[in-house]
Amino acid sequence: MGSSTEVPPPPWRKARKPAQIRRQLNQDLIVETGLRVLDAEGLDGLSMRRVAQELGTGPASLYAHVANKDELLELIYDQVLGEVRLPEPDPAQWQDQLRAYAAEMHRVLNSHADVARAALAGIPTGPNAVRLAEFVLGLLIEAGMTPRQASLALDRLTLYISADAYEGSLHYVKMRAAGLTDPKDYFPLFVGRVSEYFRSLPRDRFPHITANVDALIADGGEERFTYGLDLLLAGLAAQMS
Amino acid sequence: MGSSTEVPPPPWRKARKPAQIRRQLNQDLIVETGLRVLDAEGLDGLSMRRVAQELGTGPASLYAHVANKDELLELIYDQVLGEVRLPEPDPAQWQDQLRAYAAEMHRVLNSHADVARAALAGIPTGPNAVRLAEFVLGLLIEAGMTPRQASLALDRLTLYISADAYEGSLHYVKMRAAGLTDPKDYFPLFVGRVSEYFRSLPRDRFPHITANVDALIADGGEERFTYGLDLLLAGLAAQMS
DNA sequence: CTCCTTTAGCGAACAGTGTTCGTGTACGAA
DNA sequence: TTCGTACACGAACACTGTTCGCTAAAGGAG
Repeated sequence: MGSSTEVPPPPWRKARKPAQIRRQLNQDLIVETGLRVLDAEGLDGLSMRRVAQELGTGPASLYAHVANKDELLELIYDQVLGEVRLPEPDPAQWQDQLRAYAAEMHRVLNSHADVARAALAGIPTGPNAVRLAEFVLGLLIEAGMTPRQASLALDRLTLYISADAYEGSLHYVKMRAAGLTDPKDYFPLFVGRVSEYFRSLPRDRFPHITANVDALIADGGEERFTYGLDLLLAGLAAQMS
Repeated sequence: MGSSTEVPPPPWRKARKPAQIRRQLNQDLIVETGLRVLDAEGLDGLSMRRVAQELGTGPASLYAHVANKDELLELIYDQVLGEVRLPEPDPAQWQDQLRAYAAEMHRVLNSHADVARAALAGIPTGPNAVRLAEFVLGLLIEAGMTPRQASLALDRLTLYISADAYEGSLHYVKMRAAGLTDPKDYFPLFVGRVSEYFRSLPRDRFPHITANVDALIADGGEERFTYGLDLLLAGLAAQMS
């Protein structure tokens, strides 16, 4: 690529920096860049060095604006939560709104690679996290739940949504590791492996598994998520009556 | 300490190794040692070097018996699942047995530091994992569920138990990071921090959170787990009728 | 306009990590 | 006793998050 040695600058000129592209770093920019790296290369590809490189600097520069990687992850996660759109709360239709909220949050988490891993990695307390908590808590209390019930319901629902998104992100990681980018290519490959393994088990010791392989692999991620969500909602509805 | 320099061995004797403590490594021993390290120092303290050191060797030696760290983690996790005791299945009492199964698995996962993180880190397919799956699947199918329903229920229940144990393990990690070993010391400290944060929020924008701080922090891990489990079971029971 | 204080940026290094390569040694078979 | 081979392992590689000081720029004071 061109000449291999650089011409040294004249010593009387004090080797000015590339340009005035300095004094640019701030926390928002770092978080934004981090989210972009995460979307492009996954959570495993998100390192302080990688983010710094994207900003044309070294990793040490980030620590002036962010305490450590965990804090950066929390900030990125809260930024993602900012994409969750909430309707006007209508306690008369709390079941539908709760279902819609879960679907919306699930959608947002799944739309950002494996950010869901950060969701479970800590107890989120960012501004957007409390915004969502206030919405759910208010909806359920106004619908007639006791504050204690509403708190528990919020806690369990959040755990369920995050956990499911996290589980989905694992497949995302494995798919990426296999060099694929389209879930459509990866899914049958994975299902094939698992069903083959189930079928290879001894029939006498695992009669139910071997006899119901098709049922075990029948449903994909979306159906599984909805099924569990419906279980939780049915349990809540039973408590309300 | 003693003399700081070692007397070199005579060159005509080819420097025999310490003793006949060789040709000892095998997969079971590595898994067993790994589990011991995990229990003693947590999942973050579990490194290939640490396990090798415990066995008096170098990290490279492990790779003859274990493909990589992920495989070692899967093996350790399945070893832990081996501690789960199952009763004779009685489909007439499927609800009680399912609840007892969940409690037992939850207990085992919580009794091994933060092994739950490994539970969610991959789709477990070890011998003990399929043993548990066969039990739950058989119980629910014999109780009258369709194979598809039973598969979905197994999947969601497993996810819920693992996720809750994982969430609990996070507190374990934070407690360890704070230098404490007894949850009794850590819990009020954590609860205090969170409730203080909730109380500091502006009342006009977060009326429900600020008005119900006590309810939000009222229940501990065990109550939360049981509450969510009951929700799932109620949902399943509603489907059966 | 000049000098000085403050502070953000950043190069280099540290102590770790998982994993691989090539060497050599100790065992079981001949 | 000798040989061949499979296993153990020291050393190294390419990473990671994080910290320490030095450099140099920005902003205020005189």
